[in-house]
Amino acid sequence: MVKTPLTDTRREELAARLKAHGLRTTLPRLMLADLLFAQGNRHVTAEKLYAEARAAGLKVSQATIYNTLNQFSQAGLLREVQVDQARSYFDTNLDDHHHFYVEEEGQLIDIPQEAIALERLPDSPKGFSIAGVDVVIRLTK
Amino acid sequence: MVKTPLTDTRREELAARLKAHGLRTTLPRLMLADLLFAQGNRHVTAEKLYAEARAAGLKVSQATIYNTLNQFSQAGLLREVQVDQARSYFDTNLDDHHHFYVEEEGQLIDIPQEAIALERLPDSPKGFSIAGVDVVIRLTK
DNA sequence: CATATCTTTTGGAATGATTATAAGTATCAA
DNA sequence: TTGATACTTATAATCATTCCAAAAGATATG
Repeated sequence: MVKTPLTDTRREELAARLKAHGLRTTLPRLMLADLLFAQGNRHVTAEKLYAEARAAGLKVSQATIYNTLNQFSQAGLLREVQVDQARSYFDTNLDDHHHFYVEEEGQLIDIPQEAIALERLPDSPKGFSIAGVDVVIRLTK
Repeated sequence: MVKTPLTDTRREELAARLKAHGLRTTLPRLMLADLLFAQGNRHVTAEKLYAEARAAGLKVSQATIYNTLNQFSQAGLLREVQVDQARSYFDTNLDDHHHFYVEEEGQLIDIPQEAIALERLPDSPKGFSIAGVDVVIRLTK
């Protein structure tokens, strides 16, 4: 797969998006944002993104991959999904939604929120408020 | 907290339980089973169980803690819960149920299955079947 | 536009949970 | 009791991730 270079418009779109989220525009961030957000919703691990970046000819260190994923996550450009204690997954889909997870293949599949009836929730213990509700449906063959 | 020594009856109960799940009766397993199953439903990490075991005067290695937790888990005496990619949690409650998770404190709290209305589930992708449904409600103060 | 200041990036070392290894020890079935 | 097998253990190894200190880059100010 050949990587198309960033057009000026795309570059500006991405730069604006970074800025809007309080992040400086740097080349690594632009390129990684492009990889992440160019192709619709995606799920990536640090390892996968690193491989993609290098395949695309971008010379970034692993540390930058980790930093960027965490920064994007904190900034609200990505959402971290906890399905596997061995590795972290990041989701570009920021809508409220759930996941199928195929452990054998490390594959994550979105489930739209409406597809699951999750109406009645228990009261949280006193003093605590709900930070998020994660539903993961684990699949096997 | 002083650890009460195992009575003969308790020892035999636990031994029978291990045997019923295809596990040999060994001293470390008996003691760890006692710690795990003596006090109703619990959630433990390897680290916590190790600390408890040593506090109780049991001289086990960390490797044995990890082995035992994994073996118990495979044998169906424990259920592994994935809420934190940094550490593994094991739950002695084998019923179908869900969890509150307080990340700041690493605390897990059971939610009975009936407390959540989870009726409508999406069809799994062709060729896959559902291995489990995990609902984690993340809490903050 | 030049410079000072604050952010990022980077390679490499460090961390921390977990697993692998290999040798010794205990369990169990016969 | 014995032999085959399973367990335990200390230690080393692994692997994802974070930390670090230095160099490079971005932004603000004069």
